[in-house]
Amino acid sequence: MPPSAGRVTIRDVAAAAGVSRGTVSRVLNGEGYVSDRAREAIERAVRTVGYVPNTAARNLALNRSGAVGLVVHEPHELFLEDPNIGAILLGANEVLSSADQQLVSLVIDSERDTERVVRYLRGGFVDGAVVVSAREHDALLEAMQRTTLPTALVGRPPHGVRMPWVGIDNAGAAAAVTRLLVDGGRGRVGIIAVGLDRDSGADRLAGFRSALGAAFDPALVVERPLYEYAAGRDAMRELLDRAPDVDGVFATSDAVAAGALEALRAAGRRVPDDVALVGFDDSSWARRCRPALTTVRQPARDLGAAAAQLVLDQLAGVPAEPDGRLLPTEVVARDST
Amino acid sequence: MPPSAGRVTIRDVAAAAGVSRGTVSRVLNGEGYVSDRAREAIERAVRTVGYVPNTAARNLALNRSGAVGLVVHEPHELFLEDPNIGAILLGANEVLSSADQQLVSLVIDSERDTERVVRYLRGGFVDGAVVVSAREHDALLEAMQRTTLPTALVGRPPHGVRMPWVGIDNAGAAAAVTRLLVDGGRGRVGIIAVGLDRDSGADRLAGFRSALGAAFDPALVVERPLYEYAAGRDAMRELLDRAPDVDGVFATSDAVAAGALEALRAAGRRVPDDVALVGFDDSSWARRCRPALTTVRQPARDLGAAAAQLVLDQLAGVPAEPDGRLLPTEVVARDST
DNA sequence: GGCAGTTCTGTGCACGGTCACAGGCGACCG
DNA sequence: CGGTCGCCTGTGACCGTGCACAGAACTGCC
Repeated sequence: MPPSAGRVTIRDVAAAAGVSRGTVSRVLNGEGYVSDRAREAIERAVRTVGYVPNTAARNLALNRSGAVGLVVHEPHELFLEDPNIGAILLGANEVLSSADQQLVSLVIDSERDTERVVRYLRGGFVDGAVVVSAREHDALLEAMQRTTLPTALVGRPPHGVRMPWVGIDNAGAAAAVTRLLVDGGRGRVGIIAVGLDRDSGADRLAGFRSALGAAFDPALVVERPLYEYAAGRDAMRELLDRAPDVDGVFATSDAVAAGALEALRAAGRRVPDDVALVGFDDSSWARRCRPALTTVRQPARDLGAAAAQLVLDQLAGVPAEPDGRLLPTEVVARDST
Repeated sequence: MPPSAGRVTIRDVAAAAGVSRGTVSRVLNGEGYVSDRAREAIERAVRTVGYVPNTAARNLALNRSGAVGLVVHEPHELFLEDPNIGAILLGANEVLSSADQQLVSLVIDSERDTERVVRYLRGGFVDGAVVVSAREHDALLEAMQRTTLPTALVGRPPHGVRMPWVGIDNAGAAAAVTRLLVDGGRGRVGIIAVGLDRDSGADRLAGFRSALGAAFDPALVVERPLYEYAAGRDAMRELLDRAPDVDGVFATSDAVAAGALEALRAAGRRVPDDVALVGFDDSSWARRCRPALTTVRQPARDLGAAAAQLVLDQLAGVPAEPDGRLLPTEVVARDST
């Protein structure tokens, strides 16, 4: 009865049901050619003896590891702060655990980490991988391409890399919020463009640019490497310096927008009266800022779930469609515009 | 060479080194009685053939699962929002992965989840468990006590439960910040007391109360169930309603304090001029609020690491000390007091 | 009743490690 | 020089499951 003393195995079930191990195995795996009588006896026996399959033994026999890696290429602090990453993780975990797979998260914080993670992924410790926020010329992806490990990306892959992926239409969403600013009567619209080495950053800038058309002014673009509060604050200061007449700002994440809000307040600009501000993500930041942020809702949890499903499909033998899938986003209008 | 075709096993290493499997196993596990010559040959062979141990096989032979559960008894949203939980997770993961154990996170969101998690923990899927934020009369803990699964708690266990744990001196820290308010000349000090069914909530209230002594006024205590921004905002409104003369507030987490700040601002109270405010956690909230929050720094990552270590110790056969260990906290004075 | 075909079941082996045991080998000692 | 002892090594059994194969049981048909 206590789980420590002599584990209940498939043999015990077989004995209790009066059949052989093979038949029990067939029932447990739902394979054909089992008589109803045997099936019922086995199902009853499973309950009475309290059988729980041994994952390690099953994995060994099936020559798999039973785990899927979730690679996050961001510093540890961002891993904690960014609600998108957490939501992607939860979504992926949900899908994977229902397929009897563990999720193991691998955080790449430095170059040394890349090497460690590649070693881990190629070492047979995982059956597949979900890669979040890959960069252009990512050493990780280059290594992954030379491997047969089933992989899926969250976000559009860098140029030249072909992998199954799921993402959002960053350019379209960025264009939509930019038009919102323009249609609201803002004539000097700037952008705090973050993470340009990633699909999200590059595409959001591209969408912004295309929505403005001829009105686009490179002087109103401030770039920063990471989606951080502090980056938003400092970038906004720089933008105010360079263009004091700015009257609309697209901050490419909510955390960045919150930082920008702080800088605007410090500079005595009223939002949205003097400057209209939009964010991206619809994270808790957006709801909590005062004024609450106009932003873009991004289905992060679904992205994680869909990417995990892409990996599971490949494991099941379904050929991976090389093209990506886009999940819908939604502009959420609040008080900052 | 490709990892898919015919995995490299301990036998290949043995053949390459000209020894037997047993000797290779001894070298890999660092056991005694191996000649230097054999050891060197094996280490060289490991590198040349590119050997990577198979976790499933090892776990099967050792009759273990190779995983430790991290049980978080909070809603999913809080799991994403609360940086403490993320930090505990990172700390635990760090320690566990260096001991070759996976971390699998189990979120309890509803009563149904409790049952599922208990089944999982007792089913032999994990070798141990770390339980975060256990409640009084927690069905999970009651089930865990009837099991021999090595377990450690983050936070003091509820009354009547004896388990290894690591936590912080919530009462002492709460008393310290309360005294900070009193010493700053605040005479009407209130508290937004959250999570009273947990050690953190109950002890922080107790510390607050003892620090105030005779000045303690039950009318200045507002209770809420969860450590949420919205709870802080609403509770602060209620407190202002009940006691308009309040001039100091201890919000028992930074997120709650941020919500309180919002309510104070909406009510036209200046912080810290009219009302002094302190939080708890020293999360990013504290640094980002305006004014930046005075708060208590809590070593969340270390708590996770220490709890994981307690589980590993038990797995290694070290008897668990029944008393808990307290990690130090630190009052961080900023602009809100 | 014999036979072919289908449905169902049992058995042995494989997965890749760990561990206990038996025994070889050299050194040391009486 | 033979026996003992400590160091080192190889072998076989085992962990719990899946799978392939062989064969048993049943069915239907001539």
